[in-house]
Amino acid sequence: MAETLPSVKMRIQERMETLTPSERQLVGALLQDYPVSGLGSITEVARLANVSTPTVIRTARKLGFEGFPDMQGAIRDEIAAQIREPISRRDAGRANTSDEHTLNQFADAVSANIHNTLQRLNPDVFDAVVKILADPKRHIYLAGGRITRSNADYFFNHLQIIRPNVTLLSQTPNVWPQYLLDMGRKSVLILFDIRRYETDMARLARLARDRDCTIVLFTDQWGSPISRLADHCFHALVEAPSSWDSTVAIMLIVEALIADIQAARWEDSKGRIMATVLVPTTCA
Amino acid sequence: MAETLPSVKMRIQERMETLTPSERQLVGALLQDYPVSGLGSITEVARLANVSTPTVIRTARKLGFEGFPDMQGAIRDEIAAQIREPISRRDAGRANTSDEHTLNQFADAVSANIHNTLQRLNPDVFDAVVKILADPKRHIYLAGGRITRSNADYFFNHLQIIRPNVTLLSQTPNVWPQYLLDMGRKSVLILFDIRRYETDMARLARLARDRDCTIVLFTDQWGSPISRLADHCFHALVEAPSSWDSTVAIMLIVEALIADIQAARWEDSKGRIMATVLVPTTCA
DNA sequence: TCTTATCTGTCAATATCGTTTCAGTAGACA
DNA sequence: TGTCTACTGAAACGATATTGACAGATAAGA
Repeated sequence: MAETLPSVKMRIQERMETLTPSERQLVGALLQDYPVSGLGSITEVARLANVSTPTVIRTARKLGFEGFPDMQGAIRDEIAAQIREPISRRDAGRANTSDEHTLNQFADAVSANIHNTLQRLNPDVFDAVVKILADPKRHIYLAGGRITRSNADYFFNHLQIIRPNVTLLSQTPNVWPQYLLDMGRKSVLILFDIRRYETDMARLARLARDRDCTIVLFTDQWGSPISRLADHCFHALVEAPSSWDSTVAIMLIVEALIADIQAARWEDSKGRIMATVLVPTTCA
Repeated sequence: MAETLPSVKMRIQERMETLTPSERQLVGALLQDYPVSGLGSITEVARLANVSTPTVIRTARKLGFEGFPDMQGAIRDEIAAQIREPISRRDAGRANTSDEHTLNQFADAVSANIHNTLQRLNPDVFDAVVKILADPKRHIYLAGGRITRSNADYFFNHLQIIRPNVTLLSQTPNVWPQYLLDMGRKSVLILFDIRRYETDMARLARLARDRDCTIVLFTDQWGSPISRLADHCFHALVEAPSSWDSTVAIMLIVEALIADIQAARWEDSKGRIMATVLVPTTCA
């Protein structure tokens, strides 16, 4: 080991700013599946991170080690320490951050939310919604509540690039009647409504229903009153150790929908997307 | 690994009878502090057990391995399995929905993103940012790119309720100079910039920097060019099985920040929040 | 546009590691 | 005591890992 005790991970976090792109790529690979990922030979580590072996050495030096073997020795020591105390093994993966930290509590809660949301999500509903939203002949309207407006906006942002006929409803309910005039049997209204459920949203849903509009609802696990009016309904878990609800699980569904809609419409939308923004693929 | 899965320890116990005295001395040393004792080079292992290196090789062969590296590989795998257990246990639970479905692929990728984002996130940076954003005397400005604008909006939505002096910058760069006039040493500019990085954002960051504005940046794992100008930087993993990047990990950080800022400012903001919307706590 | 500085991989050197060979040692048996 | 056998480490040998030097590539700045 070089000089003191700080873990390799802490050293990385400390000097992340000073690292070059490929060095970051390397420490990224190291942090992924940390700390076991650092056990192989320098060649294996380099190949895993898609960088050259000299980059590995340069990084080790920047982190304050003599060279690669020195750094690997430090990693081995960490693993040894981690394995030797079976009691604390569970939180060993996040040794440097106390379990009490909001961040970890939050991440645990959100991971559980995602998991449970997926558990209770019906893939058939998902596929049905993808089919509806991939149909360019259907006009899509989106609206969200006080907080979920941003989620609606996020969905809108992507849909608008992928396909035509997408409208984000203004935040002020006064102007909604104007949109309603254009809605019909071929229209789709995507609503976001989590607690506390907003009466304006319910009113909007009812009016749209009267016009035979298809309604897709994103709500929480308890279900907004709109659930009964909606044709397709996504229930996401939103509880988190916070005064505010977490919409991460909702975002996950939205992003998965975007991925599938995009895939379904690839041929049609290719030109459309090229015209606006390049699709991010892999990073060189 | 040689042929099957039995652990190195089991192999040792099985063939203990057939081992010679110095071979027993070696496996004795290996079993002591197992399995980390087997991680060093063959020279180190041999010296630790006070035997010669050929003895190590002969033992490895007797245990059914090709040679020393083969045995060491098996040991590494065991360690990896041991350390990874808490994580692997988590995603073992999803069985009822088909693995092939986009949704599951997506959820897996996003879960990994969250985990790895947390791994590389420096809690000190997090706490520092909370402290800054909880200070009502500092004026906060937010801006995002084409896609991340919604994330900025989401953050803005909450901040605005929690505290005064929060401004969401318009999407059109033309009007930014007006905001810049008001920025100073006490101002904080929160930027969202993931690939493809936008030049307008970089320009904005530079101008704000010139005005001694504190800059907080949310970016992806590779880091926007703004990283170098930012005082505090969050790197979130954004890759997903989609043509589009996933901002879920960014949202997680944002929501965790909101939770902590809210907590820090609870006394001050209580009245403020009561006046606008009731805080969702538990559901009856 | 050109220049400069920085980054990063290729290549060659050197050191270390893993393996094989072999000779020396010690105990078993006649 | 001699001989055989099994065991062990020293030394020699590739093979690999590690490192330094270099040059092409890239991006920032003038």
